[in-house]
Amino acid sequence: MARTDQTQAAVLGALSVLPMTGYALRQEIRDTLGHFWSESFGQIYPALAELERRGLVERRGGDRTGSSTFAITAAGTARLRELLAEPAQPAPPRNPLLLRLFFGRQLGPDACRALVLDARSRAEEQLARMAAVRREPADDPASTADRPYWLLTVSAGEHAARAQLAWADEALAALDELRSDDGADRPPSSRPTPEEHP
Amino acid sequence: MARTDQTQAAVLGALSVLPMTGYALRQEIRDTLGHFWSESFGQIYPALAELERRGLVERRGGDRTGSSTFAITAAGTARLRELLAEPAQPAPPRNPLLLRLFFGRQLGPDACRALVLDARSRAEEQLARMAAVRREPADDPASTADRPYWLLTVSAGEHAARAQLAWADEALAALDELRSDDGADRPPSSRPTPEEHP
DNA sequence: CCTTTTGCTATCTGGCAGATACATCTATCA
DNA sequence: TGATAGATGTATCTGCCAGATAGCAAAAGG
Repeated sequence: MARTDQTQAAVLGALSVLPMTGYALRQEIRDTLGHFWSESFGQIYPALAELERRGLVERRGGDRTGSSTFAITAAGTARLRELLAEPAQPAPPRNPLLLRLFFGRQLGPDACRALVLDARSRAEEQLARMAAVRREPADDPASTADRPYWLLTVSAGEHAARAQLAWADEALAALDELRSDDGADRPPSSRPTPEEHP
Repeated sequence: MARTDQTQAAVLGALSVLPMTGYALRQEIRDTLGHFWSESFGQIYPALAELERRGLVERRGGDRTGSSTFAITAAGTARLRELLAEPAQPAPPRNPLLLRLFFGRQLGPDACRALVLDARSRAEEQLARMAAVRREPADDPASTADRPYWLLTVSAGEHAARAQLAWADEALAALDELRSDDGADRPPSSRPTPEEHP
């Protein structure tokens, strides 16, 4: 899965749990895989069409406009295992928050503080979401076999969120330090304007 | 910066530290911003052309083939501040490792273990890279003012890597548990084949 | 009966990564 | 000198993908 067919794997995986319409697929992916995966309609519908064409997925219900449910086929399950077995290539990183902080001197400590505080509250929200998922009972007997694996991803989300919180507090302290250093030089309201090199 | 112009911000930011050629830009972004950002040539060159067209960047040296160095202009610095000030929209998550673990029952505990071990070693490498960056002396006097901000991103990388390590160890233990549970039911070499729902 | 809302399907634009191609400039050995 | 290789440097093309947009149908509600 060299950075391609990722959508197909996610769609097949979701359908391996339960047959769904394209719309429900999107809801399910957003709600259940939301903390580590996302898909857009622009990806899901072409993927479903392609999967149907290749016999990996079967369309139930009206094939004309209206709700039609898709179910995974035996060939689809085999294909899913194939896709999951391919090495997990980490996507090239792109963290807009860290980009801003890296060039933070252009913004000044106060604006950076606001950015970090924002990230901090997002991490707290994620931690709360993970706790809510943990509290959900494993009522569906079909999902009990999957649950231990799901909990692995929940745990990953928790570790990441807690790390983000710890980092944010550390960063806030460091930014306060910077701010008071600046304050010794010039009035605190003025934004630092670094020199050019033309 | 609603998920657009991200490349321009990164390019302007890099040029705000030092004038460079497109090639050096790519090297610098890979080496210095590598743990939280990436750019490809296919983005950098069009971005430079567009920035030059808008007068935010200035081409020094031969404008025909060969090395031409780009420097940020005053307007470019202003534009950089503008871009950095826009809210940091987190990109939609896409974690191929967690996708595989979520549907891990299709793979079996052993394959999942291998995936987690791989991620663990990548986290260890990142931790070592961050330690190396910290050891680098702040010899360049022009960069001393930027350094506290850079260290914020290094710290973020360290926290994330350590969290990944802790999670990996926890996950490995959980997967071992799963493996021994399975072993009670069926021979350990057979892959679990979950039921379909056709 | 009309209007709004929600469920659902689909398309289009543009950002972006990765592969590829090619040209120039060293450097090292023949 | 010449040749080969490797680093430097510029550029384009393909295809994945997110997000915006738009068109319907059925239900709800007035």
